[in-house]
Amino acid sequence: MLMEKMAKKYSASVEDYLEAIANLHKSEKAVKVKQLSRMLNVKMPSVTAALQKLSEEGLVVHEKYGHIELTPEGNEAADDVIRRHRALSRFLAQALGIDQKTAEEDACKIEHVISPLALERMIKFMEFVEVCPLGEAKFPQRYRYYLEHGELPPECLERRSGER
Amino acid sequence: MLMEKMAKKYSASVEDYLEAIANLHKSEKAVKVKQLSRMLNVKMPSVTAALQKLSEEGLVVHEKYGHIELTPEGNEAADDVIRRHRALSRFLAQALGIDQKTAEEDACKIEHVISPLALERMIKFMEFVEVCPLGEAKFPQRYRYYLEHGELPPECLERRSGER
DNA sequence: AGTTTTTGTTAGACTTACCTAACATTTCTG
DNA sequence: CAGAAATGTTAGGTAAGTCTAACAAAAACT
Repeated sequence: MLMEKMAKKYSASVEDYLEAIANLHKSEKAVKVKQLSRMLNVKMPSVTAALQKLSEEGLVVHEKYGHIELTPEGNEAADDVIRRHRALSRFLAQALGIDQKTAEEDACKIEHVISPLALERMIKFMEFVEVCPLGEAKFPQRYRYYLEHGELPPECLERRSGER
Repeated sequence: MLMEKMAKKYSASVEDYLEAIANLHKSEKAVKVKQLSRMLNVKMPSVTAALQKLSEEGLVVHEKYGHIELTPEGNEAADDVIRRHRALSRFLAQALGIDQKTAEEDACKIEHVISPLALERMIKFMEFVEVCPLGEAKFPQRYRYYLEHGELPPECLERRSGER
């Protein structure tokens, strides 16, 4: 039986550790317990414990006092979390006009629970909005206007009043 | 100092119990442990334990073997969860075109973690789409077309080819 | 190199929220 | 209304994931 490459399900906590390690791995030469501790807002012993569990599960390579790295499997899982995170944060910021900070915070939580379908649709939504001009003004601009002014942009109002 | 009516933060589990009790309260005459157990996919002893905790916290009224009811505070919290749930599920289904079942499932998870701002924006988004006609076809219809056919609806294509 | 500072680990405890097995109460039914 | 069936509770366990305090190793400084 073919094993579909379906992402296994990890706990939110596990996903957070994997994501943080992957992100640190990109920006820093070596990933440290202390960094993870700060990044995830937990104390160092919690990190040590988590790393032990992740090692046992084959997602992380970590010897006592040594470097922290992801296994191929861990890396794959991390990439998947990061992909979800990015898409969500873009959707919240770009499509819904939420400030970057809040969008990030929401993405951090929602990334652990959103279904593949919902995620795919958010991505499709952004694609669509980007490529379809929808008349003179692009959709998101009109939506922004509505958000800022609390009422419809002029062209929508005109159209409505001329509707009867 | 004025106490703003800011919803206190409860755990996902607590919110699930409150939500379930409130929903059952509407459809059934009396809320039973068994029903909650089935609805939340946990065993009955877990429900009993949860009800005890909720009683102590003043969110639920429940005497041994007796009826289960929400206190005013519990009811307020439940309503807030339900409000989030509804908005989310509507947004996912209506705006993103996700099937009802998946939209429900996602809403059940996301309702516990979404920020007030993101929720508000989803609601605003639906309002906007509903009232602003955006040209000949309404926005969601074009989006649906894109979802179904995998390419832009004709009127978008025409406009693009005539753009140069 | 030796000492101090920083970083990392171990040990042990706590919280939340679940479970099973056994017991208790209600409710149904003959 | 008495026994059977269903429902609810108690007792005791388990798993995640966190914490503090104490100890160990590594790094940094002089």
